Amino acid sequence: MADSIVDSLKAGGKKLTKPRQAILAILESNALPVTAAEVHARLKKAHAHMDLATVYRNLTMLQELGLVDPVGLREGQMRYEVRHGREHHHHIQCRGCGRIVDLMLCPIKKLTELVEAQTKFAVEGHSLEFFGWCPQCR
Amino acid sequence: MADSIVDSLKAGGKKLTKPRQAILAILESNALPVTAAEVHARLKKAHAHMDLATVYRNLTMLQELGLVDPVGLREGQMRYEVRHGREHHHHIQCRGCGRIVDLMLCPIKKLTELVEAQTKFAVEGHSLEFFGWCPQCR
DNA sequence: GCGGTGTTGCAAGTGATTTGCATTTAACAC
DNA sequence: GTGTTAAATGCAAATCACTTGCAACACCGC
Repeated sequence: MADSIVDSLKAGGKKLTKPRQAILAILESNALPVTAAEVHARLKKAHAHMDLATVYRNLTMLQELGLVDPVGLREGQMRYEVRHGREHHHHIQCRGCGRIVDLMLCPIKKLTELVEAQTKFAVEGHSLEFFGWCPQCR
Repeated sequence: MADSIVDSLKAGGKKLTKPRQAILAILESNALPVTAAEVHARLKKAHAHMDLATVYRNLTMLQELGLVDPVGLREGQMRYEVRHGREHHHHIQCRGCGRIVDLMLCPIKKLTELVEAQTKFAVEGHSLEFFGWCPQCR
């Protein structure tokens, strides 16, 4: 596991329990954002079964520490992905099969100033997702 | 109610029932995206009480017809707004008070080609939301 | 090894959204 | 108008994602 993650946990007064390590291992092994249920299922497959509530509690906590990013794709459930070692990016999801693909681009940085000028808000984050049809489904 | 809405309903084989008209009236009177529960509450205030399930069924159907757009702000519930007579736009929400403000801008049109080239997907839609702190809360 | 605090498992609880079904109602033809 | 029929509604129950209370447990620093 990445040192930066261990350090952040320690700095946040969090312990490095066995279930937590297993969750982080799953998250780090996944390139794409996963749901709590998916993490839970993959943990079970990896013989690291734990309660679903533990998965949820950890995902929430990791998000608060800024170690994972939430990804909302209007699926009725949240997805999460580790931040460590990954560039800021977005996603596109196929409306046919649900497949998710990373988009290594972000047009937002340039826009923040404009949004702040228009709204007087202090912009702190954004979400951007694309929807469409993948080559197999269209 | 706008003719274009009536026409779309008819074209979709949908009836113009009294509950449905009341829902559309509420939606058209709201500048900002609303939740099903909010629609339900405002209907009650307007002496047009109906079952919450009816509100959900109508919002889903109106979305399928393309008459309303879903807006997901990671609140654990969906919001909806009528499309008729409104320009394509996005939103910013305050992390303090939850206030939502329209953003009459969209950097995505120019990006669609790039996304399609990178992914081979046919892009059909996108969601873009900003989060931050409003003048009162920051 | 001990103590204290953060964690976990389990079971129960929430809150949003959906569904089955019997009853009603708009829409359209006669 | 009246009848016909497909769509829509109300009501109750169900589902699904997620959260919470609490007692037992496991890290971590000393």
